[in-house]
Amino acid sequence: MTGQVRTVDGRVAGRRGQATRQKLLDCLGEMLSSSPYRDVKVIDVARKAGTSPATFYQYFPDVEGAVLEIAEQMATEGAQLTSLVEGRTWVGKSGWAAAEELVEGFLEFWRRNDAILRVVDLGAAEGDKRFYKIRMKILNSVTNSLTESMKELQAKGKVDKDISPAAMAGSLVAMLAAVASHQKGFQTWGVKQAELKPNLALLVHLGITGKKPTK
Amino acid sequence: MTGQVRTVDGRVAGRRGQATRQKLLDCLGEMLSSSPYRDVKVIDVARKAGTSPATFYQYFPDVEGAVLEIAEQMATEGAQLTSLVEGRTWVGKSGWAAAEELVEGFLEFWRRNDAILRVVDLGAAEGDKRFYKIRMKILNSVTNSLTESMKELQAKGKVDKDISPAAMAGSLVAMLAAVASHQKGFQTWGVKQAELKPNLALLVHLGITGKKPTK
DNA sequence: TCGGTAAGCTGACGGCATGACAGGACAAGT
DNA sequence: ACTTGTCCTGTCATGCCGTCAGCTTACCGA
Repeated sequence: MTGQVRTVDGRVAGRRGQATRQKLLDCLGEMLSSSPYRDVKVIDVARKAGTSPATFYQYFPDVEGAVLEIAEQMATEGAQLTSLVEGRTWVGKSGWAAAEELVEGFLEFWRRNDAILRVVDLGAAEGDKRFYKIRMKILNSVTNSLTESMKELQAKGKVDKDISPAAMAGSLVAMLAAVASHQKGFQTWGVKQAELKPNLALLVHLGITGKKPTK
Repeated sequence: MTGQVRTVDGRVAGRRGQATRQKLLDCLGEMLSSSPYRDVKVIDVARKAGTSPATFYQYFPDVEGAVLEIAEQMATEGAQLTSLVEGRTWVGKSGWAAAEELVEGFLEFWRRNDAILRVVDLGAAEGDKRFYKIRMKILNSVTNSLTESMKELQAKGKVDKDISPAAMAGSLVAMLAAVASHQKGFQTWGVKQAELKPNLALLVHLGITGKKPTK
């Protein structure tokens, strides 16, 4: 799909070039963690990477372009989130376990990539299709799996027919994403991680099966 | 609380001053709706308001400062969201109606203020306490009411004791906020508003009462 | 070993936004 | 008309943006 990495002016990047490019991406990632998105300047990223702004513009059209690149990499990793749902059963004790592990895995992924995910979220909310697509790519891996699980349950008559699996799955995943990006916020407030997770798991279980879990 | 509106250099603003100040805020609000946060420049806001950048800096330290001002105004309005929960009963048919109206009202508020809320969300996620406080101010009005409702239900033995009302209410509100800010996203995808809302209401009802609603 | 060629990097530059200031325009009271 | 305090803007130094020409470095075939 990607074919070859190319510079803005069309040259193909060699070993050294790819290294600098990656270094710029890494530094940008760090900057995003430590300072507000609005204040991240090309010159700072370049300085941090021990190179010049001109070099940055050789590989990326602008900051946004570079962020998209990082996000793309992350989205590829994120596809493995599917494993949190696929092949799971949602009945009995293992159903509760599935919910718990889904919450745990999701929050963990978000925590690890919070800086970039913030920006992706913003871009998507602003209506930028490229960011929206990336967000979808990540969330879809979970949403689709969940939707499938729910359809199966519906087919077996275990879940009301008038529920839209897609809407329900989408809402649940959106909730997980939202709580994840404001984890620190919850802490600063009264709510502790320890009591947050089980409640999320409960909501997930309730949403998918319509029933209280048997713990 | 606010006392008097003051310029950056300490003067008190008179009638005319307050008017230009407000005009700048309005224009900034419009700009935020039409272009990415990162690209909103002081000079554009000033031009749009028919004034000069210097005037802008007389009233606000920077773009962020002005955004905070708008957000503060919005948060004050937003406090009335409490009415969506307070004095509601969560049993029987009126319980379902309460859930539906909460969802409806919340989404509507978010849709009306999406541009600023995006930025507030970003600021909060980046750890800026000022933005976080504003976000709290809005969400708390709903969260606290919900928490109270749940505590009452718990006291009556209608809800499991091992649930943390605060965590549950917080999660539900976070979900509403998240879905609201990606409403367009859901639409672009397959999910329609019409099927989204009932599902959200269902989740809210399930979360608060632990039971399926009687419609 | 030695060019030749393409990749890789940077200094320098015009352009624009930022943020500060001092001074001019304006409204209101005397 | 004159004074006073509010309000706005022209101007300027500073710093980042984004581009280009040109220099250095690595690779490769003869």
